[in-house]
Amino acid sequence: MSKNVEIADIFERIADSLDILEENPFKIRAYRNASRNLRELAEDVKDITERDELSKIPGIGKDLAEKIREYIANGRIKYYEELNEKVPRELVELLAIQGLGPKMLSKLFKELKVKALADLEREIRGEEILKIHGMGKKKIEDIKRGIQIFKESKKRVNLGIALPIAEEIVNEVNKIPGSEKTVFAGSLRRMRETIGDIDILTQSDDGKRVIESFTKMPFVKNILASGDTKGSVISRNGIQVDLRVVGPESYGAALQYFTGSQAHNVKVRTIAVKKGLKINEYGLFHGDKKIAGETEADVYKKLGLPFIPPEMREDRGEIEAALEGRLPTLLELEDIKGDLHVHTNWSDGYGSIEEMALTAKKLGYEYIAVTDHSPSSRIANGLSIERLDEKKEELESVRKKVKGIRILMGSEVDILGDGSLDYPDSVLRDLDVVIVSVHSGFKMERAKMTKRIANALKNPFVHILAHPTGRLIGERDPYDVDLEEVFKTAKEFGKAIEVNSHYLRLDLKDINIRKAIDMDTKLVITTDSHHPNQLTLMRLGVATARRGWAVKRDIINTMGFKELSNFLKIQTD
DNA sequence: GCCGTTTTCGGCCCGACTGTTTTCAGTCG
Repeated sequence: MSKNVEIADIFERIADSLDILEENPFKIRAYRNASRNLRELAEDVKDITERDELSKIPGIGKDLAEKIREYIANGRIKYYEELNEKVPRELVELLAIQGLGPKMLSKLFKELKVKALADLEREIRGEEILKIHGMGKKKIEDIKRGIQIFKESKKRVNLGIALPIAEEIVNEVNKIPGSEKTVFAGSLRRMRETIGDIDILTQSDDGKRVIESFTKMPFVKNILASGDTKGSVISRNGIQVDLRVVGPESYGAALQYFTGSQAHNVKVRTIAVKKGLKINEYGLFHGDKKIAGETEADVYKKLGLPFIPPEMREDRGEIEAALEGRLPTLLELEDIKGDLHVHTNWSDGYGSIEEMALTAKKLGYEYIAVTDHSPSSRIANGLSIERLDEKKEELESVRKKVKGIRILMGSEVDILGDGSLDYPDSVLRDLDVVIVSVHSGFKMERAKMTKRIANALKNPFVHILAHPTGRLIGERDPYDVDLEEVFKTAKEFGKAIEVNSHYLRLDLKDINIRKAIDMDTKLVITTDSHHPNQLTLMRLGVATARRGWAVKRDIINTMGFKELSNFLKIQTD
């Protein structure tokens, strides 16, 4: 785990402890804010410390910079350890229980000596707990249910899992009579790589009825709340789904508000306040007079801002860019002209070359590259040189049969431990597309891994580095590699870095995409499909690239075939 | 604890829902 994440976690836990101690809320926010900014930093905080530039990180001032230096130097923060003496760590972790907040936890701690989950479970079965001010029978039931969900460890869900589920629910909600313009908002609309819950917004004049119908839908397991404008349920697959209903006059303001992020909205509201305006989910107001609310674009416009794409709304400088008129025109899914990383049944894929090509053609692509594994990937049925030749023959015959799309012969070639490649140059030179990637030796130390990858990128026949960090979201950490060095090498040798669209990978991720773009390194968005159905995962990669502020010219597979063949150095007829 | 073409001190976003209240606090997003 990187130092950035370690320190971000500590700051988050300090904020939680201070919350229970009922400290100054703005101090608490300062810690949370600093935590978020550290977590989103593409650069290693250790390097920033060494350059003595910590206060350049937003939200890091004199005090927090000192705490970061302390952690880098000693591996510990004294202030944090002192807090842990005052508030037990295990108690703070109970904040994750839904319905149980800092105030109640503080009372449970002070009055009933609750220090951990076991204490809490004992107390909610007893009578003493009812003596606590604000505690009643229903509240206890609430906490019991919260503990249940807590124990099932409600994990964040991968974007690619949540998206189709949300789309289906949106569809169903839109069928409720009187309900229209149903969409999802929240982190899903911002296309974060994982989402905590599904936020849905719909337009109706009869909120109560819509919410009622919503809570009775077949996918609902538990109802958490049900009011006139807001309903909240747990779905059968364990995901929390929130529905909000507003009238047409507020639809845009509500969509803006519920899309977030929270940090983005705080900044938007601060702009409103400075202009003597007030903004909430019902509209933008000047005194009592509503001056915007029907559309999101209008809300931004009346604040003196252009429309900011949802994927950018993370308070990562987009508001400042918008104010200064330098908001980039982001890449669109329609800009993508082809897929350069797909597998077929020649290695570990489930579709034939022909099936993959036909599906790509249906998507309107100009080209597709079939890039099966090299021999070292034995589990993935990697191709020997002989089988590679046989595949080439099949590909030639498919080319004759399937017209209207260019089918490129490629391979995803293993980068071996020493940085050499799994096929000799004599084989690589005949391939249209050569992708290289790491599939073994993940534990290698940073300098060695960096050299290993950089070495592969220097090979003249290589075009693309695939899934550059090897992470699997929620399953495997990225290997340790100096991405800046990798980007530098890629730029110098004219290679493209992959944005892998599979929802388990999304590798590069948003902040690293932005770093690569800042360094003027070319990117390619691919699906790494192992089945024809997976070719549509491209939208996840594009969304992730948009979160990294990518524009069309940053991405090589937005090029038409002619231009692309120059990049790949393919001889065309 | 951070931050600053309205401030180096005094600000720091806003509302719904619920349960326990007797006019509101706590939690959530």
